[in-house]
Amino acid sequence: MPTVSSEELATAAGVNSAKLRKDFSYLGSYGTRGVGYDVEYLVYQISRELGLTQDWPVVIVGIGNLGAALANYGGFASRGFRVAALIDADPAMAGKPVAGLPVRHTDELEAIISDNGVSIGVIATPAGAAQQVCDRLVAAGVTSILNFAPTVLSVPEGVDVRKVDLSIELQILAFHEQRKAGEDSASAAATASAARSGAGGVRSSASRKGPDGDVPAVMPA
Amino acid sequence: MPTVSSEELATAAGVNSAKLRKDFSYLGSYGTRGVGYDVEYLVYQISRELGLTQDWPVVIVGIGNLGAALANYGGFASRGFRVAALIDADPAMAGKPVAGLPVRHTDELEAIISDNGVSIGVIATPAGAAQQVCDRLVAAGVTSILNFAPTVLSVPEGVDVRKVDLSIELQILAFHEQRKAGEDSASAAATASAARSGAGGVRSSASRKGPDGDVPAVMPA
DNA sequence: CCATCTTTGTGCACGCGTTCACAAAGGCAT
DNA sequence: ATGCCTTTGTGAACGCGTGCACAAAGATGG
Ligand SMILES: NC(=O)c1ccc[n+]([C@@H]2O[C@H](COP(=O)([O-])OP(=O)(O)OC[C@H]3O[C@@H](n4cnc5c(N)ncnc54)[C@H](O)[C@@H]3O)[C@@H](O)[C@H]2O)c1
Ligand SMILES: NC(=O)c1ccc[n+]([C@@H]2O[C@H](COP(=O)([O-])OP(=O)(O)OC[C@H]3O[C@@H](n4cnc5c(N)ncnc54)[C@H](O)[C@@H]3O)[C@@H](O)[C@H]2O)c1
Repeated sequence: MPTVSSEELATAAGVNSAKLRKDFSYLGSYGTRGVGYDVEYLVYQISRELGLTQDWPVVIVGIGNLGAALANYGGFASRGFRVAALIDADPAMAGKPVAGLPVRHTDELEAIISDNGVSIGVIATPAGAAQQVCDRLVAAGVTSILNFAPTVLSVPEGVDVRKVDLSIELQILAFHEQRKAGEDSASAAATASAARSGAGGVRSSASRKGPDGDVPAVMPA
Repeated sequence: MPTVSSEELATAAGVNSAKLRKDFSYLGSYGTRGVGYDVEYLVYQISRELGLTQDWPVVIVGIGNLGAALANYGGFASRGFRVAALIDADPAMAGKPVAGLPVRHTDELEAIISDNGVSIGVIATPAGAAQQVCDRLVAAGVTSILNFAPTVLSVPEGVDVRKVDLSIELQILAFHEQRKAGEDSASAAATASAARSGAGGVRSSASRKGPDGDVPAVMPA
């Protein structure tokens, strides 16, 4: 019976072994002392707990550069996610196949969500359209949203939103990069706090969004 | 003089106003009691502290679906990032223009990093190539890496790595989604811990990667 | 010049995740 | 069967970010 110890797993994942054991303990105790965890059973338990035993239909809204890349990505299927539909507002794209799926027009959004029982939506539209798209998704029954647009979405309670802001990822790297260069005390003190507040750029209510409605140009370049 | 209160900013950003004030206090105290913060000065201070006053040349390695999308993304420039070069191992792509830049071959990687003084690299290659690319980037002088490949990179001390794993983002949503459906105590107890351990999938040392060297197929679909 | 009102800056406490450290458990060899 | 060795499961301590609550500061109007 193939087994792994918490220590091996911890090293591979780059985390503390005690944390890992404690996390596993929440799923019940099925390790064997002196031996470790049965790999097969462990994988099954985690998969089930994480909801990977069922597969989730998702829709991607906004089939531009990013949306198309996501649609073409094969890695989601192996994690239990199935792209149910690609949706875009551009009439010129309607029907055009992307990654083997025909792009559907936004008009059909509600029907698509409903017909496929979709509860997870991905937003890859320009920031200006994100809130509006979000509202329609939620109204149609979506309760989990992965947002790539650089905007803070407001949603009713019960709806989960995760935001992926690639610019901020780079900013965080640049921030630390800057600290490596010049070491002054002020920067050092602010590190922990500032670095963690990664999500959601600070935007003054007095500032304006750019004309294109995309990235709010608050910070000077 | 246009000003904003911490309360206004906090509401807009969806955070606590005290936290916001405390964060600002690390940059020094330049708010005016009874009035708020001078917008212009605040923006300047934050920009400077975050390293947005200078611009950072970045290279993108792996110009496939995702790499090309990133290259085409205009949002980075306004945040102080300039795409210095696009690099790919595929000889067929060499010279081909993507987003106005000619794709350079991997052979030139070291020269490009060095010539442009690049300290930030983006990895968008298949997982199988990520560590190798990472090593070359680091050896050439890159000290910050944004990694999109689903792999834990090992780097020498002093090098920062941020990993963006979109599959895991979806998994986290699916996990909460599952909890909304069936409420059992075990799931509830594991929530906080499991949801936060988002980065880095658990991979047993006994498991194998897929033949394509991309997403490790540990979890059953 | 004083009273009042608004908003900052921050000490302090709370909550929570992380890590340590170790007793208990169980395999395994003798 | 017994003792040893390895590894789990977890109680307790630690560290840290977050939020509360309030005194001090400063603007503003009378
Ligand atoms: N491309 C990237 O690498 C990248 C990186 C970081 C963030 N982002 C963000 O992701 C989003 C998409 O980026 P992109 O580069 O793919 O942009 P894009 O302009 O290439 O694509 C946007 C797509 O959304 C569609 N669209 C516009 N309004 C819509 C609506 N109301 N309903 C449905 N579809 C609509 C457009 O027709 C277009 O196809 C943007 O918010 C961008 O800021 C992109
Ligand atoms: N496309 C997505 O939406 C998406 C989503 C999540 C994760 N990812 C991850 O991002 C990475 C890229 O995804 P993709 O869809 O763009 O893949 P892709 O196959 O379209 O592109 C990969 C590119 O990397 C190049 N490459 C391969 N080996 C290289 C090397 N050693 N040096 C330089 N370049 C090399 C290839 O020539 C190709 O152009 C993968 O690791 C994938 O798992 C992608």
